[in-house]
Amino acid sequence: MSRYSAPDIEAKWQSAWDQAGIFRAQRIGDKPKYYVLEMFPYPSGKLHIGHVRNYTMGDVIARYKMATGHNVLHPMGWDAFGMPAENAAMASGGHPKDYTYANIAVMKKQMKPLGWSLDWSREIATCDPEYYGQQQALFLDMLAAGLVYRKNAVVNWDPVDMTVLANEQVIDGKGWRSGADVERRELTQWFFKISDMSGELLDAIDGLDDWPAKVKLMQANWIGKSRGLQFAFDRTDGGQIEVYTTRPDTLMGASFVGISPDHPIAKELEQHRADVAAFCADARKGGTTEEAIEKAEKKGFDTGLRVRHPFDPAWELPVYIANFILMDYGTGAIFGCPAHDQRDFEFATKYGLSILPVFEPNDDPITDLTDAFVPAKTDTVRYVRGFAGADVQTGADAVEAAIDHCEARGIGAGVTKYRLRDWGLSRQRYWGCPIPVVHCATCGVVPEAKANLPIRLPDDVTFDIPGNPLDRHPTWRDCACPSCGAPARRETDTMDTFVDSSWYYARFTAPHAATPTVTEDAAYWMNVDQYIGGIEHAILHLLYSRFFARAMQITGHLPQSAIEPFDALFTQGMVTHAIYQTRTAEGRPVYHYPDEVELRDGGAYLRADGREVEVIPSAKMSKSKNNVVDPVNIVASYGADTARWFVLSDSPPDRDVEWTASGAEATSRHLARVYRIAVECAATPDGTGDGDADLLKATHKAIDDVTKGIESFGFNAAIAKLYGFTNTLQKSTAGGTAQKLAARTLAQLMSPMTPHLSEEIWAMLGGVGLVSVAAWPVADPALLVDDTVTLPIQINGKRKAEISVPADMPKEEVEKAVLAMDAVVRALDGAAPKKIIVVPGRIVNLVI
RNA sequence: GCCCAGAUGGCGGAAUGGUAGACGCGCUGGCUUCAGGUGCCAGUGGCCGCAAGGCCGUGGAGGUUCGAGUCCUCUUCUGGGCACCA
Repeated sequence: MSRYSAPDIEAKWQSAWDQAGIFRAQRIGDKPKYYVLEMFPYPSGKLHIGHVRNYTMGDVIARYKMATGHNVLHPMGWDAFGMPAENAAMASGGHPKDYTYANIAVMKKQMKPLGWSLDWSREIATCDPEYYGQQQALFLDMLAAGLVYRKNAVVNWDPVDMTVLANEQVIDGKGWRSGADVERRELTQWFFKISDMSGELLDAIDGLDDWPAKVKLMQANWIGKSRGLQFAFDRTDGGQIEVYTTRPDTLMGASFVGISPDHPIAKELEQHRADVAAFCADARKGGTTEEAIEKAEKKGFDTGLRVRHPFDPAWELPVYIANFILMDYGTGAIFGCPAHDQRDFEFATKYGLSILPVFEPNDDPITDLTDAFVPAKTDTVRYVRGFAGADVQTGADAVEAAIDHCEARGIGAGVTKYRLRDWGLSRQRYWGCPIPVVHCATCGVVPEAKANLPIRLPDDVTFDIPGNPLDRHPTWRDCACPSCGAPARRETDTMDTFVDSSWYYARFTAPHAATPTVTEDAAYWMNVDQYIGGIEHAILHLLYSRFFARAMQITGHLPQSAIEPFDALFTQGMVTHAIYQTRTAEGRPVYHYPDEVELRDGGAYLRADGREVEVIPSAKMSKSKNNVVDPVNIVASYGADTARWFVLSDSPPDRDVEWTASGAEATSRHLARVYRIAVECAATPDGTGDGDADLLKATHKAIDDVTKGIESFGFNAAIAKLYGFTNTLQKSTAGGTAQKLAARTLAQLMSPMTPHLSEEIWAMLGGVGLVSVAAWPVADPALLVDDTVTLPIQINGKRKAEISVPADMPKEEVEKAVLAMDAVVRALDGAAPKKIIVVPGRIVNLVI
């Protein structure tokens, strides 16, 4: 074969790999193990270019590790439960199960031609009873270990459709289908006690040396450790209001107490006061997201209740119900210090509350807090001298001093709190893992017996009306109480799909076992050595997985050593694309795939009927917005190696990229050129040419550059070096022996990115066996150093000339040589330089 | 609103505090070709200049340094996350 033909080459080598079974991971041999995992996909039914980017990156690592002598585990599966399948069922009348498995089949068919080194024998789908049954077993063990409990929590409630909405289904505070104003409503739900591990999850971040700093920072902020004072205000009508504050040093500036609309006091008032009930109902409008709550207009309601300031019983503060106070954080009640908090300031201004400065700027610092907390003489300014601008007590010191002071006076206690809330896992939906518990009239909530697992989802369900089909199924709920045997009812809530993805990495080590994990397999393969996925998972998925690894260790499903499941993490950037939108007659948005849209005359139009579409700026490729680009066209037109090389070559892996396919053809031409060069090298007679010293050096430089590039996830930079090496090889006249060696090395260095082409070239040039398993080349350090270096010469920091000198020339001689240069003599104009800076091998700078 | 990132030619981007724009795309010119494509060669940040060369230049404003795309402060815009999208 004399021309590059991707389809022939790729099919041939894929079947060669299959026959050799080189991607089948087995727990044998004495090679060090290496577990590389990319975040598994939701089976949307359409492989998109973001998937290709993600899995190709992982494949480069997996193949590189295989070549460097590791026993590699590189599995693939499906995060297969979730809302889209139910939405599809509601829209088109099919069944979520059929929809999901059909999508899996399609995507798998799209994935196979890309030549990823996946061990398909370990394929799992979270919607398979074989998987979710084991998840139910895990849940029961966690329940027994006290890691799961029930409590009330708020959900988005659509009062028209009478159903719970996901945050995604709340658009501008309204239900996506009904358009009704969404309300926050409480339901009894199941929770994982992740907050019990707040401190540990925070502290252990320090040990995650191979995680991106930004992810660790985001997680730390999310867990949100704070130090503050918890104390009670006495109500003038008896009783107390418990408050937590991180700013006890501003206590003297308090002008009101605020409580959440969900606070027990608010709820009690609501029972018999119509005005309170009306305010609380209004405050509960809108979605449950923190963003919606924080951005909502700040509203308060004076309950008429009054509390006494802890330092001065005569000083009374009003109690407001405020819509921005979260019941989930602290005690659900705060004191407001408008002089030192922006939100409190706005609130106080709106409701005409006093603003009392606590700090007197530019005053002498004082350290005696007993004095400091004595109210000042005037009624209008009760300040504490000295905190602001003080050298001795600022920030955390001031807070700690204030806590000490309050404790000494018997007012509350210093406490450490975390922002992290327990993880609510209940979902009022069908297409998820059933929560394996039973509600019995006599025994209460009873765990299902393990022998009855898996609790399977029923197939005979309908989606013609909103709500959870499990709730209205005629018989599925009916069961016998595992404890007393009496008729009982199943829990109809299913689990959050985050549960499914919180332990799949462990399941991959023994994907078809009759227990969640197998000790020997987990001990051998865990931890994941390299985890790769989108930055959008920086907080939730990764934190939940860290929690689950701990929970699985507590329940005996993972070894102690796997307490942190992911040794190294790489967060790839997202592939973004413009969103094309039209609207229905009712005004609901309809999203169109980019390939349905034609761009012309500065506008965008539907190919089908020519209607103009609205172009919404780029966002991450997402099934729900249809702004996904299908890579199969590139694979079909140019082959897998082109697609792989193309997605890796143009942008740094951790950066977001706006997708464009322009350049794919040029990539294909480059690969054809590499092939042609290899053919020419194969045909070049041995022993001709000008010798091989330069080519050999270039070869070893390429080995060094590409190796470093792969190890540091600098795939685009590694590819740039490969272009350079290819150009060098193409121009080389070193002779057949040297050129063949260089071309074979080029094939090897390219093999993690373009494995099919590399195999072909490797075989053509007499490589032994498969290049995929050939030992990775090692650069000879002696060939990496240059004898002479070119130093730029700056005058006052501006480059004026350059000089070529031996690499080991002493500083003084470099100086002498530089000062003798015409350009330097001219610039100095007879004067002596004030300073000469010589950085060996780098630069010379003259200050004149 | 809060937390985290990012911003460099026409485009994607490169650059341990040390020659900004490697490498690629695109474009321009040339050779090859009946022609198109392919292939090969050369050029390609802006401004001034015949040239040699000079000046400017990494979102914006300051600062540290012999030297800043890189470090610090402030700021603008874009992207991600905000606990029921996955």
